[in-house]
Amino acid sequence: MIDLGEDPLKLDRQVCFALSVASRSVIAIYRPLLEPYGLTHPQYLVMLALWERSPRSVKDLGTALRHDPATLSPLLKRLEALGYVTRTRSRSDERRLTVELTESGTALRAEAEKIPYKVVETLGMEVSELEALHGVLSRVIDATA
Amino acid sequence: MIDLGEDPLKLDRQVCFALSVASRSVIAIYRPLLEPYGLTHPQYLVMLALWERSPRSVKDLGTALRHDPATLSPLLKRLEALGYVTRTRSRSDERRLTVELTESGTALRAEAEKIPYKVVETLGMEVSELEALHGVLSRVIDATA
DNA sequence: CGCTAATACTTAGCGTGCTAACCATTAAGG
DNA sequence: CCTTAATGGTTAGCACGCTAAGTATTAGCG
Repeated sequence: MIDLGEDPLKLDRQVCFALSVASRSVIAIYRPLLEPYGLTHPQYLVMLALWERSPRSVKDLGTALRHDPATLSPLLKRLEALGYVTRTRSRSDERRLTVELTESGTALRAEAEKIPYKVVETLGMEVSELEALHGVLSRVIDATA
Repeated sequence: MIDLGEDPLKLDRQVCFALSVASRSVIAIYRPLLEPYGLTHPQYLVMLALWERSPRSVKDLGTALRHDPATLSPLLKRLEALGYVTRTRSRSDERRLTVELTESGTALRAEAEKIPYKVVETLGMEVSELEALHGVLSRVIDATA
């Protein structure tokens, strides 16, 4: 049987608590870096996905980002309002929405290149340790998939 | 200078992305376990804090949980509506709000004892690996404090 | 004392993130 | 074909989580 030691409800031992605090804290590092472009962190992640491939459908983005279409739908409208993205129905299948980078959205990539370096610098942790963290997180994600 | 290898904007390499996905995924494990008690995961974390010490002020809870009072204020009202907590102004300092477990809130602890075991079991990861994860997350949290 | 600053909490507004219900379009089976 | 099921998005409703602004109480200082 699993042994969690004594007081398994102690707040400071909860991985779920550490996960949510760490997630919020790291996103907070991005906030001032993204603010000049009018982007939130979830929107930034969508841009990362689109910089890898554009156009993409909502469903495809949802799979890549692990999000419901219900979360992405309004978010994509905001990206469209910002001028980074266009939303058009696919000709071949009218159910599909084609999300495509605009010129402005494509150009933003050059600016964004600096962001990861600034984040790692602000964090002040070794890249090797962050890679190890990424590895364990991937195992958690796989375990919950 | 920091070296992040080629394509530092690749989605699958982003620690921030892995963090938010892992955080959401783990919280999703708690959802069905907390649903019988009407609790959300953030509310559960508040209960953990109160099971360690009750009564506590909003500020004190905010420090422990790394939350603004603005986030806790409505959340505590919902815990009060659920009958797990009372909210009363402190006699000695009328600005302070005294948050205290009710009988029902105290009793809930016995039920909650099972939750961590169920979560670890569902995750299917070694406790040692989760402890390692907790360690790295704590370093991230310290780095952003 | 009396005025100002600090403190503790509340409220409003916005953007997620989730569930559930819904709509339009396409695919599939009889 | 033509009905029915599946698919891809959208909308509504709720609970965070954050910023900014507001209120009430207490502390501090001349």
